[in-house]
Amino acid sequence: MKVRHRNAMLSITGLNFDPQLSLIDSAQSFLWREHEGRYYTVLNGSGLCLESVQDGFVLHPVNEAEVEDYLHYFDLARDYEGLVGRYAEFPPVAEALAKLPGLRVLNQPTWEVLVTFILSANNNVERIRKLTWLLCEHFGEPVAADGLQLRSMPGPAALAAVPEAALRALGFGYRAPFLVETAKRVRDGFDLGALSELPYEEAHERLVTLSGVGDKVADCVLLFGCGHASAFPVDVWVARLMEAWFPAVRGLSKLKLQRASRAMLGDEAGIVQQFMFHCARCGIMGLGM
DNA sequence: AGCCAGGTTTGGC
DNA sequence: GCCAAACATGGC
Repeated sequence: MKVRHRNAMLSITGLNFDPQLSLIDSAQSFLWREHEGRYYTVLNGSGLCLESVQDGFVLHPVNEAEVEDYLHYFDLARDYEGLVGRYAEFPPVAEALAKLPGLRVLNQPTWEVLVTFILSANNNVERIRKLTWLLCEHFGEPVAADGLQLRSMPGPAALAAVPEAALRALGFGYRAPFLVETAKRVRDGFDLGALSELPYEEAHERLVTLSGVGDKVADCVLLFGCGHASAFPVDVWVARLMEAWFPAVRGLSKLKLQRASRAMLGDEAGIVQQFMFHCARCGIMGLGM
């Protein structure tokens, strides 16, 4: 892999990266959008454009000082090529890994993952994306990116100030009070930054004290927003798939299925979970019924 | 019309 | 600790 930075452009080559899959279709982030073949988002308050090139991608505008942050965001320190080999003892896992060679698990800002996955509860991907967009459109700050007008995700203080009724009127349903209450907790000092430093178990315990955050959403926040690669979110798709492929976990409750899977798949359980999730949801692999 | 979607909360054993 | 029901919304 090769990393070069010049003229506010960060180019990363020598890796397999599928932006449509990683940024949009895999439903780990709901904050990127595609426009005429390029991908746009707001990250840390500034607009960002991503463009695919031959064997990698180019980001702009990027300051020299931000380069390390982006390397982390795209999880570039992890050996994705070697995943298939490391999970060879679990053939269904290795198969899912082999089918999606351009997928990477992003390290997103904790707050953004927390908000979007509170919205994910008992919801579908397209509507999560729509509600996320509404949140930015109505309560975020305008940001220019490569000539496009985008809007940032509102921060904790801004979201805490939104009346629950305003969210209800926009179609957020019963998630409206969860969002506002959690925003107040964060605004008033709940330490999101500590979650990345704490051991998995303790970080998980803290997260589920937030309104609208249960075991599954907590695992999504830990995996996508806190660098806890062992967190193993169990949604309906992953539950079906694990039960189909691993007889040992059949009939377990969601929480026990999560614990058993995490114990079985180890310190990169969450990384491979993302490959399995996308395979199951898009019917790429049969569920072995 | 009824079921489903990257579930959580609440209340009852 | 485990279980059922309620919860908003929109697509099929």
